[in-house]
Amino acid sequence: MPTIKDVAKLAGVSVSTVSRVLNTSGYVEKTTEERVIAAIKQLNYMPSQIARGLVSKQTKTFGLILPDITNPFFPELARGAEDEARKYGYNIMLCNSDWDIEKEKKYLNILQEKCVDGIVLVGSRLQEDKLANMLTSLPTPLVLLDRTSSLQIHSISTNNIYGGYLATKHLIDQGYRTIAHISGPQQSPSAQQRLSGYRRALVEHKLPYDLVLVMEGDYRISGGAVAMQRLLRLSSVPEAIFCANDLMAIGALEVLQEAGVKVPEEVALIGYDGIHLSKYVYPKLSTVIQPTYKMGTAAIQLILENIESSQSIKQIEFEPSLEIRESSVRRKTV
Amino acid sequence: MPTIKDVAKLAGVSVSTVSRVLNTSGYVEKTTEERVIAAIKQLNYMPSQIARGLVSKQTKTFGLILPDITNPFFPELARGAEDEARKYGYNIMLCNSDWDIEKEKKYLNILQEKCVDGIVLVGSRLQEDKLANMLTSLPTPLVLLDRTSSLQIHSISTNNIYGGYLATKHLIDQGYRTIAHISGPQQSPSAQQRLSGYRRALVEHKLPYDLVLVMEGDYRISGGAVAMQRLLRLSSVPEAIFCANDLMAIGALEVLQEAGVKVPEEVALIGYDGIHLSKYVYPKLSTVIQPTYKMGTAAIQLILENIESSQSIKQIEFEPSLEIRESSVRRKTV
DNA sequence: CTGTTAGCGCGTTCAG
DNA sequence: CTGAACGCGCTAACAG
Repeated sequence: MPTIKDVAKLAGVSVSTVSRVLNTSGYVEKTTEERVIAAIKQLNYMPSQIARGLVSKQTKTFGLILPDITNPFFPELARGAEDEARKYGYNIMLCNSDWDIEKEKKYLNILQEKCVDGIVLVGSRLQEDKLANMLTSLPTPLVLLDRTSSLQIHSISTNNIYGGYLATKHLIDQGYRTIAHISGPQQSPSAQQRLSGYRRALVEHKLPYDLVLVMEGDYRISGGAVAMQRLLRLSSVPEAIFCANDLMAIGALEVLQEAGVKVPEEVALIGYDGIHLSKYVYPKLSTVIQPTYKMGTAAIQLILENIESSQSIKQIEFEPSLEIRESSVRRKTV
Repeated sequence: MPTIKDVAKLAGVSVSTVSRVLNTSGYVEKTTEERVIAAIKQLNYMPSQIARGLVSKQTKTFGLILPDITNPFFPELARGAEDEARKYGYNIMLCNSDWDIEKEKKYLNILQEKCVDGIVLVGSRLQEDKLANMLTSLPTPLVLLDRTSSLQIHSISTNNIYGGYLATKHLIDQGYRTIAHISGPQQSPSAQQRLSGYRRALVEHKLPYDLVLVMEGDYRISGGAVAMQRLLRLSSVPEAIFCANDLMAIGALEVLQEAGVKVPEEVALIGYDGIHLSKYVYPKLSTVIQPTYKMGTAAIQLILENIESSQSIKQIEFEPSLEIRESSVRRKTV
């Protein structure tokens, strides 16, 4: 790799002159500029961003920590972040934390060592003391994504309580009365919030909130399947089920199909997230859609705002929306 | 952010001593070491990898350029790469190229400027002259992933010809005789290869290779849908269809369902890639599985090998395998 | 065992 | 308009 020195030598000028044409800062005579440019081309020179970073104090890269890019909910988020970052000349370092708080800490450190200009964190259990300390005292701009926090941290999220409410109310409106919930892992704030939305809808409609009908899942297909199996073993199987995410709904759907239970004729189902996948299962899954891509871009925007001037804490919340498809729509039993 | 100087000052030693304890190189007296460590802790100091990189000539990060992380085929690949990279202390810079050759070039340049230690490229049209030149003359270690090339470049791929052959032969074995193919974009080598496998199977079984039955798609759901619509308009609809990837198969499936054509009773379908999604559509999609995760890890291994000693060109090819599920299995018409 | 010096590739004064 | 000199944070000789 040629350096700025090589270019200077070849062009017969000093390094500072090369630097000037590179950054179009200061005056450079046209002819010498051309010589420099020619030299750059000839050597196929590219300025080292890391050397630049050392002096400019910025690496033009952001870190993105998320649980698992393999989970269909996250690529959309990542893509939003990358697209937005690129608009401003930034790149994204991708980190998979596997919902493991230790890995999150590890990555938080690594990213700082790598001097990223900002970190977007889709964290797992934010309330943990040690992590909370790290987060609030981080020298690098940080925004929480798809999470909220009582801590003084920037965040982008959608209203999970309302989303849970929407899903459940839809089921109620369809005429279902015994409505179960397959929840996310209860350490997860989003899981708690969706559950609480579920509860609110029931209470508001004077339906009993029955803990027997609430099964804790893990936000994964397998967890949804297990929860569904337990639900099927209940003395009276619920008429409808609100799953705290689409993946679990898909797991539940599989179990129902294998058990010969027709959806939505015998059991209605609604998911959450609006992952692409949900549109292509059978029957098409009704779901609560989050503006995933937009959340990704918003997170980057927030970081960017914070880089140019340290803003006061912003916690932006988007609204989810109901997408009614087939799995939750009452129709006559075939 | 505190620097090594701050630590040195606080500990009352020189920066080189701090450096020594940081890298456990050279001898340091125990008591001074302890002082240094104490200072590090107190300041919460973390060495700047970018300053280190400037001298060590390595950034401990790899670039990963792929078409679109939002496409379900790629996260698995990315995850494999990240996991493997992390084992050796590397991070991954994620770049989405949207199958756009200009963006690929752009990223190739950016990644070089960022001084990544290696680049994994899931490229689109490798034969293009300008890109070919870049690729072969890249100063940074490069490996092609999920692609092969006649160029002298390292690559990891699976045997697409064989995969296409497997899929088609399976359909033939099931007793189908008019077998259509929804291909990938024909600039893409993998698309060409799968098509050629399709052809080989037909020829080998003395079935006609009929160009009318080959529709070019774009590897996306929408492309599969469009191609399927055209296939349906044919005077005689084919008995079975081999789709060059799962996404297009899903698009085709949708169209068939909307048209009231039963799968597999009236038309059999097989996809390619083995994305998770394919298991959860209805009917479950038969497909040709690629060892996606493994390909991701293998790519990083190849890069790593090349960093420590410039190896001769390796082009590693994995074998695909057939996963027969429901969409392609002959059964009586209901 | 430890401090001093030099230099990685670059941007930025400051003279000239 | 241009070059020399300095420093970013760190590692690597080289003395002591």
